[in-house]
Amino acid sequence: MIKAVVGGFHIKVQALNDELIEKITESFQAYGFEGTSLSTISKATGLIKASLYWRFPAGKEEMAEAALRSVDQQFSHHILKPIDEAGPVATRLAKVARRLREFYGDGKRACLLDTLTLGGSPPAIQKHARLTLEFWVSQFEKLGRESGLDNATARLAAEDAVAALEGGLVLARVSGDRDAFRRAVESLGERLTKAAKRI
Amino acid sequence: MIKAVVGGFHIKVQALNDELIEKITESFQAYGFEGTSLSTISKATGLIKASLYWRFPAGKEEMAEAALRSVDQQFSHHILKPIDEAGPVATRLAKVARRLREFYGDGKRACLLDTLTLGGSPPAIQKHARLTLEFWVSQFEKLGRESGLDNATARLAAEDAVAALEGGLVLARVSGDRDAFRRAVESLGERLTKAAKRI
DNA sequence: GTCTATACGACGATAGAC
DNA sequence: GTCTATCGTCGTATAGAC
Repeated sequence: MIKAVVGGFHIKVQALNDELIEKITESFQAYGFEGTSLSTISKATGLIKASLYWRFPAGKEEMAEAALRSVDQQFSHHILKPIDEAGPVATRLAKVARRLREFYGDGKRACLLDTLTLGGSPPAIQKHARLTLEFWVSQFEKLGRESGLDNATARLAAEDAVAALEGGLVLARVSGDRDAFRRAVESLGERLTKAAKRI
Repeated sequence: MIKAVVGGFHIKVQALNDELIEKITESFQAYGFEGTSLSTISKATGLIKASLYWRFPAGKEEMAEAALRSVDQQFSHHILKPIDEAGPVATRLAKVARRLREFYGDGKRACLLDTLTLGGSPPAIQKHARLTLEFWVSQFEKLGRESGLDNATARLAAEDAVAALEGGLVLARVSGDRDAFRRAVESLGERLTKAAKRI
């Protein structure tokens, strides 16, 4: 817990930092980089613009970076974590699928990789998104190889699986019907495991 | 060709209207609705803002509508047209695939359904995008049924195919590697025809 | 750390000359 | 139909009180 002394008072800060970044992430997921204004974030977080600049001196770009970093953390330490754990492939895959569904609010929330990579986003953000995508694909790839796919096939299967999820999210957003995303999640095993390729 | 008489001069107009709308479409594909400013369009078209307002009195929203209408036309009268023509399913499917690849610049260009449906786009635009998507899916669905899929399966296959394309475009944009989109195009037949489902 | 207040450029949009 | 010029609003960003 970080504190600051101002006019003789100790003001508690931080602590709710995770909530703050969660709200910022939601804003960028919904509106993209250009579509998210500081007043958007201000309303979402309850902090006035000047307060946001105190926490993120570099402004909006730093806030978007923070959102991406936060998502990176969630993917590596929670959502995709089961891939690096012990147990049957099918079990771990089911865990990952469930967590992906939760993270994307069952298809209600968009993916930052999509919304933060339109033209107009700072190059550094686009580069970060590219690395995040690469990590995601490589983790799926690992799962594919474990289930018996050869290296090349595992890579293609992993990209296909991520594309299915991204496409499912786009369809869910455009059509308002989240089933497209749900099916993409349910098809994960089919796309990533050798069993499916043999049918 | 529409003309206007101004100060004794006849000024040629229109004629290049298609080019104008093409430039506007490219802007919205690249930057989305909020990310596309009138100066963006001004630079892309060579027309000053006031001139754009003469052609689109309702402003940016009307320009986005025009872009969507233009894409609707291209899809129904060209890209997806082979679906309603005569000949073997495989032949028509190959034509559609080729035209999709061309339209999306081999994966370099994003889809308006994606870029125009982020939060911040006017509700009318989002509604239009939804109808455009529905038309696209229903045409793919028709092809699926023709190749022997039952109604329910054809619908799911059609949504899966469109999702694969949208996801492929997202991956291509984020990673900079257009192969993800190319594979989505090449997998169209596999996703839409009964033959593939039997393997 | 959060606030009020403000600078200043970019934005969408109009009026009016030619 | 296209231009110059301009309006009011909203954008990002800072300064400084508490």
